[in-house]
Amino acid sequence: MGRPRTDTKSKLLLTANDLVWQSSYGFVSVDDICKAAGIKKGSFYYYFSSKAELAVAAMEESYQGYEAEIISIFSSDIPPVERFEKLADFIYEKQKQAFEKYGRVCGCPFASLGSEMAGNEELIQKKADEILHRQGNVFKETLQEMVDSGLLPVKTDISNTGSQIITSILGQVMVARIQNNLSNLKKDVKLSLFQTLGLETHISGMSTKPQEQQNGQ
Amino acid sequence: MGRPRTDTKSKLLLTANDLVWQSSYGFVSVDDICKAAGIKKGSFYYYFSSKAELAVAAMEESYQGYEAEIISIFSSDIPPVERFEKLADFIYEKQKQAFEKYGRVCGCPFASLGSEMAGNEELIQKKADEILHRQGNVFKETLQEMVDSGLLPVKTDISNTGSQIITSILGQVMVARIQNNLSNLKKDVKLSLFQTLGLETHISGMSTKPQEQQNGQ
DNA sequence: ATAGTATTTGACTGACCAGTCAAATACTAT
DNA sequence: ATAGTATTTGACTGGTCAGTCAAATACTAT
Repeated sequence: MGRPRTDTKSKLLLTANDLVWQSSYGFVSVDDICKAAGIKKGSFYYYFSSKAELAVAAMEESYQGYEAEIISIFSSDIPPVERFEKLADFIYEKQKQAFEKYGRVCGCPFASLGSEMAGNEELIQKKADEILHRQGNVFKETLQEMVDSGLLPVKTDISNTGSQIITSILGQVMVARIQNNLSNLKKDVKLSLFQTLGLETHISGMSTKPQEQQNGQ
Repeated sequence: MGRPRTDTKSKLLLTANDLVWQSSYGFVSVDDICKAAGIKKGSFYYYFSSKAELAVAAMEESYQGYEAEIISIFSSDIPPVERFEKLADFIYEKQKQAFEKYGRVCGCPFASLGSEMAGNEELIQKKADEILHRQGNVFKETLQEMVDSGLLPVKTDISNTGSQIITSILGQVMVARIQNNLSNLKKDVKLSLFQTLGLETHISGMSTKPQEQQNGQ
């Protein structure tokens, strides 16, 4: 059936994610993506009908990999609280890897893109919103376990708690991008998760002075 | 001394803030700003040497008004905890006003712009970072009062607690923009402030089910 | 071999982008 | 009045933008 399948489409998706994550939707042109992917613009528009459509597809592609990773954390055998601790470590490690790869703190690709385009491209805004919800849902079973085992009050609104967790993480990751600094991310994600869950923090009490911290950029 | 001062410059700053807040830096062109302000592009470049320089000036202009409002909350006579409650109300009201004016949830202009441009324009990234710090500093005296009066532990890291508060609010405001929905903002900002401060919430316990909530867009 | 199809190409739009500049204008000080 | 200056204008760049398209290509099935 015609010319064989190639990796053109997925190369475009990966390249777009790469470039847009570091930079932004508005600053990365279709030409930039094509050039970096080694693909001509005609091919781009063979696979995607617009730049926005590519962005949505790239978000989905990227989220699937990300979701698989957090699902594996949250379906593991370790105790619920430790899963959230692993999540915090995972978030930090992801950002650290991106920092090493791209030379700067990149933040959350879905939230950055969603925030940038919320007022401009409804398709992207809706996709970002959808991804937020899917992320929150990953925690549901674990939160229910915690309710069942008495770690959380029976009246806990699981759905809302899930989105509070996501929101809290996104705030920290966005600020890390703005500050181009990972040190607060390393310190505070776990703490804030415990606060959101209403758990006593056995790490270091409240926000207590360790030593001076710096805006390191 | 030559032709008289006009309001050209401040009109450009206000117009830029208006447009960029709703949309984004990348989507709003210098031509758009000039057209909306009723000013010719030549005049634009008489006052600003680049689009990025305008953005930085517009951020400063906008932040000064915003800071004055939160400073007035935090230097009032009401008890410290109530100041934070007033802050939460203020955040929500600001977003509600913007929603009514612009027809959508706009989020935090400094954080949105900072996140969008962090990887593209160092001047803007630095300005956003600076504004984050200045915002955190507004809380310092109140937090110190709370330590002195025993509401917070003596070992509290005031500077870090301030930035945790900002970060938590920014997360919620950004998510509200992405979801184009203010209802979580209304519900959760106060709660999250109390959690960050390590205070018992006397509002409604933890995150408990009120009734079903909807993605209303 | 050849007919059909999926994919790729490169050259092409026309709009828009940030930024420039010389000339015009509107005022102030003398 | 007039010289000097601050501000405004409008026409102008050259480059880049998202998106188009007819033709070329590389394969598969028969």
